[in-house]
Amino acid sequence: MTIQLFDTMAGAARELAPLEPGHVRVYSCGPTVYGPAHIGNFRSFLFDDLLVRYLRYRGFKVTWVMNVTDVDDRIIKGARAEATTIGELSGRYRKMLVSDMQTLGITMPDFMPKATENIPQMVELIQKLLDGGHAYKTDDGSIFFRIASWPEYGRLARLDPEGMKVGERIEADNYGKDDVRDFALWKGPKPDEPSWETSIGPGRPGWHIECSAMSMRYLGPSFDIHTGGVDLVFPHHTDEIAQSEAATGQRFVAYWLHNAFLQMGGQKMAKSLGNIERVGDIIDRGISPRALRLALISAHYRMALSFGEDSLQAASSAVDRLDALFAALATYRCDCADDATLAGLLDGTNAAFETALDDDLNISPALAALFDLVRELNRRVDARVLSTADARRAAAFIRDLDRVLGIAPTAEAALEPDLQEMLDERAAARAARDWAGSDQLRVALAARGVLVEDSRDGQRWRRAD
RNA sequence: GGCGACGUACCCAAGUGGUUAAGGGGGAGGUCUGCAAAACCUCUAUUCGGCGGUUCGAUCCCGCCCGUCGCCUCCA
Repeated sequence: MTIQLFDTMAGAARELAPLEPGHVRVYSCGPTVYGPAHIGNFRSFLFDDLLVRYLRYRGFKVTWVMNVTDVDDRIIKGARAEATTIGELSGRYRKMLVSDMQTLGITMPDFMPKATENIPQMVELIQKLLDGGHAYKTDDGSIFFRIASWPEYGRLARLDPEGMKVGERIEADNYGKDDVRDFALWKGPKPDEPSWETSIGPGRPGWHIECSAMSMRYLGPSFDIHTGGVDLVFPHHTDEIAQSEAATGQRFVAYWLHNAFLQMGGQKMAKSLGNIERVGDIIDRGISPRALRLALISAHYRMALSFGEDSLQAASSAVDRLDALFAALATYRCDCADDATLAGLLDGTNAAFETALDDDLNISPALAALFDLVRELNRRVDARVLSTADARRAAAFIRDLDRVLGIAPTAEAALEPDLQEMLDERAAARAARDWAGSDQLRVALAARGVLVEDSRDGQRWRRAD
């Protein structure tokens, strides 16, 4: 079975066939670090993470690049407001970004380049476009891409280039353009704005050029997958394609993948709409990071996903269910024969899981396969038809699937000595039928974040997180 | 106005031209249990926005209508 991915350019799912067999090169449009990212942004990064995790799970080598935009209008404005530098401001929020990514279990990209550290690469690209007649300079030192020089312009977004001439708005900033549709590759210097001295003149980069320059730097002029939110289809990715392909003469990207928005209150989550939530705030409310992660990946990436208190609660409960199973499997002891049908059960689950994800990362049936297995394993634990080794095997199997999902509890570390002592005392109390003492210790352990449950195999415990 | 998508139970959310419409959450009842928790069992959409059409048969295909959302401007 092969992996199908929905390519925006084709408007259809296409079989993944990397340019270099066995090695997939992925570029994800990362955030502009002008402030703390919200969970809508993280839905995108979690989609990227799921994609990369699954490709690796399926045996591909993956080189993953996610850019961080650290110079733009909002950063400049923010730095000015705080009387600090764009480097200080963007550095601060970049740290917060990485911290939130770690909280959510997002794999660290192989490269997270900053725009400001790739100015020479951008300049080189812009020079090529100037040389090729695809770009021109205006009086203020800005350089624009000439859309009229690129007939393919707008194909990704299915835009009619002629139609764009009607009803467009002219930014006061951008006087001097030959055509209002032309976009900035390079912005001429202005007082109070950071500026770089370069061979194409002083100024700072336009928005789109950084992604072309950085993706090509790390992945080559032509690579496999480029991801981003649907809002980036136009103009960002449209412009990236034009400038990249005009400069290199090669196809820029083989598969364009776009994720839908996270919604809250029936609208997309957006800072401008004021309906945002941040990772830190949600964790501070006592929601576990894994529950938040599950809530944000639980629907297909191209479908709008509703977020709210209900979805967080549902995800929390689902994660608890998984945790309880792991605790039960870890505690389970049965000196009985191996379950002859376990291997078949696991194989079936594995097949359903991969079939689902192979189909454009269709996560819902994949999760259904996992939770079907959870129920079946609970049944077998209750019925005591598994051997002790079976229980280990089952847990290991789920951990293997979890390389993709990232929602299982971390392998249980031993309890702190004092907590273990309480647990032992409680076992003794129970043996002595000292229910009052036993209940008291259970409450005390819960207060320390350890949930204790009694089972036929003795006490089970799991972290509350 | 142009382009794109969506509308499935109380909530979230899969899915298929035809035997029981996934899964998670929630709710009701039950089993187990010193208690608690967990788990398991049963029930919770004769129905898939509405109206037509194609078909032996449509939730799934086509058309229209209604509703919602997104992009067309910074945006994940």
